[in-house]
Amino acid sequence: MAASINDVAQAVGVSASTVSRALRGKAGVSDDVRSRIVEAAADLGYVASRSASSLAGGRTFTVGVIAPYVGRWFFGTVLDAAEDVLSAAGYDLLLYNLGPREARKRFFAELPVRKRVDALLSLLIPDEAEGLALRSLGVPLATTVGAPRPGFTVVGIDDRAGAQAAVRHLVNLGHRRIGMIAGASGPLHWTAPVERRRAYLDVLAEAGIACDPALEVDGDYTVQGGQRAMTQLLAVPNPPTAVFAQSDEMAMGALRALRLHRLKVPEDISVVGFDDHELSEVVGLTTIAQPVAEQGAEAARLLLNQLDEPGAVRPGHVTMPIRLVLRDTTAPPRNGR
Amino acid sequence: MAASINDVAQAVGVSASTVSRALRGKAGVSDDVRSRIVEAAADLGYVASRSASSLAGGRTFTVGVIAPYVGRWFFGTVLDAAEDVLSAAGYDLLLYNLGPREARKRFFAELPVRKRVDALLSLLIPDEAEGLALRSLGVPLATTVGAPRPGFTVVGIDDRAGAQAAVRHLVNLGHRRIGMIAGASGPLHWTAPVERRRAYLDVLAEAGIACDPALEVDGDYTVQGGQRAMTQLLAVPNPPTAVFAQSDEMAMGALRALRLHRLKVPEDISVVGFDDHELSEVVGLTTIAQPVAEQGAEAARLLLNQLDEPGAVRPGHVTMPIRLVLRDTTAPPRNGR
DNA sequence: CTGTTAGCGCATTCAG
DNA sequence: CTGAATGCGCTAACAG
Repeated sequence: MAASINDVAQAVGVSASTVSRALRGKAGVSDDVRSRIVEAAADLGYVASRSASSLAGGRTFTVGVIAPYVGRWFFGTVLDAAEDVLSAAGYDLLLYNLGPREARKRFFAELPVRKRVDALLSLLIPDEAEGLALRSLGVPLATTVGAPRPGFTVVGIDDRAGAQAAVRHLVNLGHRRIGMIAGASGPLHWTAPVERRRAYLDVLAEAGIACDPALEVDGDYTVQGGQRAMTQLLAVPNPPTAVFAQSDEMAMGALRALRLHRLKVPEDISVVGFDDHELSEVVGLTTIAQPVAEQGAEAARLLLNQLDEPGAVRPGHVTMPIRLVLRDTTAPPRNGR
Repeated sequence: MAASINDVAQAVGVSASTVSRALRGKAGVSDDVRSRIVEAAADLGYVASRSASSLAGGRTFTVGVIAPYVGRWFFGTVLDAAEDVLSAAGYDLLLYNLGPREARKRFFAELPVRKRVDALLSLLIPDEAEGLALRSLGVPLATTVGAPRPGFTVVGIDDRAGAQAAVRHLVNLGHRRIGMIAGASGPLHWTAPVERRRAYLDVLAEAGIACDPALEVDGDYTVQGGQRAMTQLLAVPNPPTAVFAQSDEMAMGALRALRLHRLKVPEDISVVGFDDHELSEVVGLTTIAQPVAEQGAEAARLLLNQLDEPGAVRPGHVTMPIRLVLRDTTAPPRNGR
């Protein structure tokens, strides 16, 4: 059997409470006794049982993270960074993968994190009801995809500004016929697709370009979806000379579709993405870069702050910088059309 | 305060043990009482505290997963699939990100999972000492990257066969000068780099091609590393006409390097990768496909089996199928040389 | 079928 | 500075 606190106490000849205090660095233990305890604990390979200390102390030292599709670069990277911060602070990370519709429903129906976490980081935007459910947990809440929900600390970017930069870049190159591959705006209650679309429309308007609903196609935030969307755009009577994809993954799908159609990028058509996916450099994709790992790390840090000073820290909102990264997929339209 | 088991018991007018039995689906509770308990629990929003039940029951209902770099597609995808299986079975997933060297050291030094998990899934290969440390936990162990360590259930692929297929493909196309971008074999104690290298050498030998150490370059399993490696290969006096990259990420880096050097793929040089990364199709990369998500799911399932029938199930070894996927990055050498 | 009795292993009072 | 007592919320025998 694994050693318990009493084994250590017995070995050193002190009481369990003293061992508890000593090992947690609490004041009120003489240096001599403390060091003997630390040594004995190491000898016996003792670690406090999380279950027992949680039960007794009322804290789980665990942070829950709910994310859709960890396999996607964006979420995986955020998760990765958050884990580093949390584990360095002695917190465990409990992962809930809420990609499949059904998993998500089950999660909010049963709320398995109840009594299991001290704080929660959501990498997806809860809708009203879900946000309410999470708030009922009574723990600090944060999210990294930028929906300003009450009670949540949010770490995000200015989606509107990013999308504006992307579309303006195309306009400045001389494009007048600009398509958009959008992210599904329905199920995830995400603000990004909405904001990015609005930016697209704003920039077109400000450039005096009439928008054409046929040039807006949904790409579902996936490579496959992007490819389908691009194919659809090419079938439009008067196809676009440039396309703004709301994510790099969709942009890559678009590039694939263009290759299959034997169209050259950027000569025949320009493409700009969003995210600066790790592989975007490889394919030379012009895109809007956002600090992905930093968002995860920062969200985790803010959560830890709230844990340290309960009540003192108000849920805040931090906006991370973005920037246009020029690479090889954008150029002026063929004949200045 | 959140409702406790006694609140439910009191509400229904039964004892706490009956509530416990009823809610966990144990036999020995009348249908009538059970349904009243279920209803009351729902009313009160009661969920059992994990800490308390773990402490009392001796099981944590949690599986630990240790992984390097969750942000990488391969690991993220495995993790994703494993989580689905585990959460469907009522288990939580505790994630430990052991990418940074220092995090890894700390993990094995302190072994924070002690008393915290019922089983452990390792997405990295522990070396001897680490394997021993993990075995000392006394819980079912599994790994998905194929190192046959004693005490571990391993789910993997036949790396040798996969690499052989890749290199043979190049040989069959007529290439005689074949380079390899290898994965770092040092720190991670991975068998994949070793096996894949061996396959490379075997196939060259069987084709009567003398191997040239200058054609073996390390790519560190990253895009950047692959790019550097390719650049290095191009600087060799008599550069290769084809390259086998031990991962798709490195292959993509190689493609980038080739593009920068204005070399055409596959006309000037052929490239074959390994993994079938989600974006390989986008860049048209010829590669060896392996079922990534399935490996995570299967490993999780095997762990659950061992949890269900303690002792009965021996750690096993399952090998998943691989296949060569022909796309656009391989062709015969320019002048049949 | 149900209630009673004991802990699970620790953190936290309160004394000393 | 240290020890003894108490309880965190639940599960697992054991009775009945």
